[in-house]
Amino acid sequence: MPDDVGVAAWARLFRVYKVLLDGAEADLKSADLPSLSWYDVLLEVYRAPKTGIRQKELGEQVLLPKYNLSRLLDRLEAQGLVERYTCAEDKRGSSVCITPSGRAMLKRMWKVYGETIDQRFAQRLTQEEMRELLKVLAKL
Amino acid sequence: MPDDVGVAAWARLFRVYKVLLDGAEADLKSADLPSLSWYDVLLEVYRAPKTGIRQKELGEQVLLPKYNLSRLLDRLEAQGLVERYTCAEDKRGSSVCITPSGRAMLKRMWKVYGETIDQRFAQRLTQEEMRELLKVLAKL
DNA sequence: CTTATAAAGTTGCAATTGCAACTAGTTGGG
DNA sequence: CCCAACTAGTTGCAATTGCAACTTTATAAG
Repeated sequence: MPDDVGVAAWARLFRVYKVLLDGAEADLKSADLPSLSWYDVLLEVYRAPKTGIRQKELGEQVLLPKYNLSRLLDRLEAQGLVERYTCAEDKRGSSVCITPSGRAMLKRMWKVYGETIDQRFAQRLTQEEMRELLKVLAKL
Repeated sequence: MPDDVGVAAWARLFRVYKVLLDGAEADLKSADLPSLSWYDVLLEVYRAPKTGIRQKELGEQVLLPKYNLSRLLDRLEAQGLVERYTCAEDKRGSSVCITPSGRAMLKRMWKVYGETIDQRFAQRLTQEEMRELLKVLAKL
């Protein structure tokens, strides 16, 4: 069983995360933009080669269960932000590509999201602290 | 706009959180126990004075919006884990108290949840690192 | 080659979340 | 005292999530 420091650190991690997430979602919403999960997926698809990225891999990157990702992609596709192609090598699966308006959306969201990260997070820590945080979190 | 270290630290925080949360939820589920939000609420109600805690305050503690908490309490109450009393001083609101089976549930959940925290988190960090984490997160 | 098993995605349905509107009770001026 | 503005909590409805079952294709064993 964890000691008090362990529990406190765990609890604070969860609490800080929630506050930051809620803040980020609120910032996006008040700019009439979609939620963070859209951003995560779009970013990962954007980073993929032009030939696209398999849903499987995408799901692992963004830590979404497949059924969840499947429907999120339905919504993204319905908005014309991504496209799905049936995969040539494996006809079971599909490759996802970002569209020009997907890229545009990513950019618009970053304007707000980047600002959020800066204000609510980066500005409050020193370089030293951020490095420390990175290092500690890397062990988990 | 945040620099690369800032973005990396933010991203890692989010990723680590997700992994830990998914792990904790999975551990609870595989022990046939309810989810973490139940635990959070039960714990907060448990800590309250015997006269109970107002929903308003409870919602602030656990960072849940009121409509969400309202229904979560419906479920907890339906399972007999908490009770709601209409508040004497303010007839609009209610005071929430934990029941004996609520306490029992809390205990059963802690057996699993504490183990999760220990294994997935505390064991992987030194005391020094946990203190460092606490300190850095405190600034956010 | 043929069949059994596993993998990639999708989908129906139930549970949970989010939003907005609502009820009921409180509070602060006039 | 009385009314407008506010607060606590609930609820209807839409969107999202989770689970389990299903379809289609790939892979491996015989």
